[in-house]
Amino acid sequence: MKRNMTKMIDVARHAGVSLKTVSRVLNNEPHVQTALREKVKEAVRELGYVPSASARSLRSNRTYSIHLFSHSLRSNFVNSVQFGALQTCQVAGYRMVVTMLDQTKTTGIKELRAWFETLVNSGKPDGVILVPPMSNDPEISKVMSEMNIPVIRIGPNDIEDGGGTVKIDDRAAAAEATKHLLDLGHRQIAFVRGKEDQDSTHVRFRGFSEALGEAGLTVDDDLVLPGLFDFESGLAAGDRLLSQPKDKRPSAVFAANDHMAAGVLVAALKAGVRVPEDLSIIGFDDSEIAETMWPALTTVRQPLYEFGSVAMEMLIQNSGKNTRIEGETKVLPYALVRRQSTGPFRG
Amino acid sequence: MKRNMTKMIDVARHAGVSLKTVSRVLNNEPHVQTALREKVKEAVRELGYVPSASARSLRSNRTYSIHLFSHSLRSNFVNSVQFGALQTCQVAGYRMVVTMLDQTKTTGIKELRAWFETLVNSGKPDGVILVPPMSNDPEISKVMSEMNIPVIRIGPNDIEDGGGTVKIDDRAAAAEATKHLLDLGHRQIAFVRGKEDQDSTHVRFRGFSEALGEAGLTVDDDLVLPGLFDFESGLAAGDRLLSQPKDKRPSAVFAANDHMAAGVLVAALKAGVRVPEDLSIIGFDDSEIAETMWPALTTVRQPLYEFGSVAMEMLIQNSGKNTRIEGETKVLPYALVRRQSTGPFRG
DNA sequence: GGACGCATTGACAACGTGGTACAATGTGAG
DNA sequence: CTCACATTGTACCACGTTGTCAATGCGTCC
Repeated sequence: MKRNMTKMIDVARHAGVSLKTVSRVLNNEPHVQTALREKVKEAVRELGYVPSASARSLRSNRTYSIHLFSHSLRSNFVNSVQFGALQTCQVAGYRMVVTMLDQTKTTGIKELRAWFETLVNSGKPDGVILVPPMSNDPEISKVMSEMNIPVIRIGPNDIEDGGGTVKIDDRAAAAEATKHLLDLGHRQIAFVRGKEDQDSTHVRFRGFSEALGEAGLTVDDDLVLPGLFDFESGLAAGDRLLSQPKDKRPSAVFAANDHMAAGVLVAALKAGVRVPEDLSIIGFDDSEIAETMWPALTTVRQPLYEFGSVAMEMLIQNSGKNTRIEGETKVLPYALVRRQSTGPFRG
Repeated sequence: MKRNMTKMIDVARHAGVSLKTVSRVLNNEPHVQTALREKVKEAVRELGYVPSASARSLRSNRTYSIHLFSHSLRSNFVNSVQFGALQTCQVAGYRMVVTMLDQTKTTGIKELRAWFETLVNSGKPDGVILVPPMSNDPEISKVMSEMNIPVIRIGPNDIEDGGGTVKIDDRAAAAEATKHLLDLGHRQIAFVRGKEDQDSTHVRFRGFSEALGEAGLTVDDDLVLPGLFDFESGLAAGDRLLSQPKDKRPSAVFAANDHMAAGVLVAALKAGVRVPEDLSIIGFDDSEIAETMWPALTTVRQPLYEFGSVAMEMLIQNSGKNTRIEGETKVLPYALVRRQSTGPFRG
């Protein structure tokens, strides 16, 4: 760590120019002739010079780093977003710092604010990406907004505070998934909800409910089950659905994400219920798990990778302008992915 | 971003001491009286002061950041390690930067070296964690070693270059998994290999082979199939195994990781082969997928979370000493996890 | 009592870059 | 020939922190 780093002045000497000229070249400032510019760039290459991030950041208040805030790294959703964000980030020459907020420790808005201030003041990110469920929290957005840090949220709802949002139309997507089941002839359709503090749970349920309404049906409250977006809660929901007498059982289940759909599927397999012959199952997300089940899950593909990369692009483009991102919303396309877990209704 | 940050001198004035004293308190240096120390800490609290990471790093050549290098973020292995590393990292007040190496772009050792130098020189991490398959590559370790950056590798093999290693005893673990199948009465056991450029493939196969040897059996080359550590290659291996005439089929399969084991399982389900009645399947890792299949996979649990957290601890403890970590190896415990995918041999 | 050692505290420089201010030079237009 | 303007260099400060070294205070030993 104590090696003699080559610095700007070394490059300048090597290229036979002044310090300032090197600085100008590296920051793409005008007022440098092309020939000289090339000469400097070559010197940079030859010496393997890399600007000191800390010096640059200290002086210019830019860190060329973007922070990704999340509650956990163990969900497929966050991982895919992270992957997309990171690839875009590196291409642009930025660094990505991952930070987790320990939910158990930050009980009140006051601790939350303190936590964010510490992180942001010490790291001084050029931008921040929030993934669900953080992106749903108006308090968090408010804190970020007050700190004047550009923020992109990934999630179904806009929040009015001047940050950006990347999302799909969850309502329409859920409606389309429901229509898929209706088109197959299903009429008794169960819905497994996700965590109640996440907007996507409510928005997807709304899409489900509206699609039923358009088909002249109403939601049967007995067929709406709670869930936590994880495999276990899907398994529990599946067990509960299949323990009912045959005439009260649904012929199809729409789970608010793939992990819960997988749980329902395993519950069916355990109970000897054939999928899709006796029960159709549709999920949401197109996680890896959807493809590694048998039968493979029909689902709605969310462009998770693109969520990350688009969010990152927005931040990087905005970076250096010293302005907040004002309420820009990007709605990306979703897609129904038909696999083997859904089939026609059989009386 | 342009806010007037409170700095050290403000804290100093507020506490009525000199700049240097504040610095000493914040860095836990000796030679400050307790009373004064408390006074400073209170001033820090009152003003909500947070040290500037860039200034600190510029002056002291320490960044309080650890880099995690990987090829992808989409594997369960890397995610779990990352999760463990990040939690430990944050508790210690460090930042974690995630970086991916694009394999397609760095063909030769020369590009590799340049890539690392750029990253390391600009970011100046206090330490680096390498996950497989990077951790297997002697070239990469050599480069890191030359740059004098403390490195911890996560993987089955030590590499002689002065870095640290965190691992389990893959050979013993694979032998134990094989013994589990032998104990159940299986004699025709297939093995699905992983990527050939990863050491774990070879080490696990060795364990498998040795366990067979101890039982007086030899490896049947027809029952050793190639694989890529992913679901698809497991599926292909399963298809191939089950397409053989009945007497040549194995009664048990040991796949070098869970994703391939899941593929074999799905191949069996598709072919109407009952698991575990007709075919026992055992995996390796205890990934999430092992629990979300039906039947759930018997497997060997690797402490992935602990890999990350232990590696991070080693780096942080070493940090600031300006010394490389000399060939320290931590071997963590593994555990055979018995679930539903293995059962007794039925002639 | 004085000299000495040791703990405590402070003044100041230095880290590598970006920014400002201005001078020195070259170049083309009028 | 002069003026305007673009290019390049010189010189220095600022960013916020840590490291160096000197100054101070205090107790101890001869």
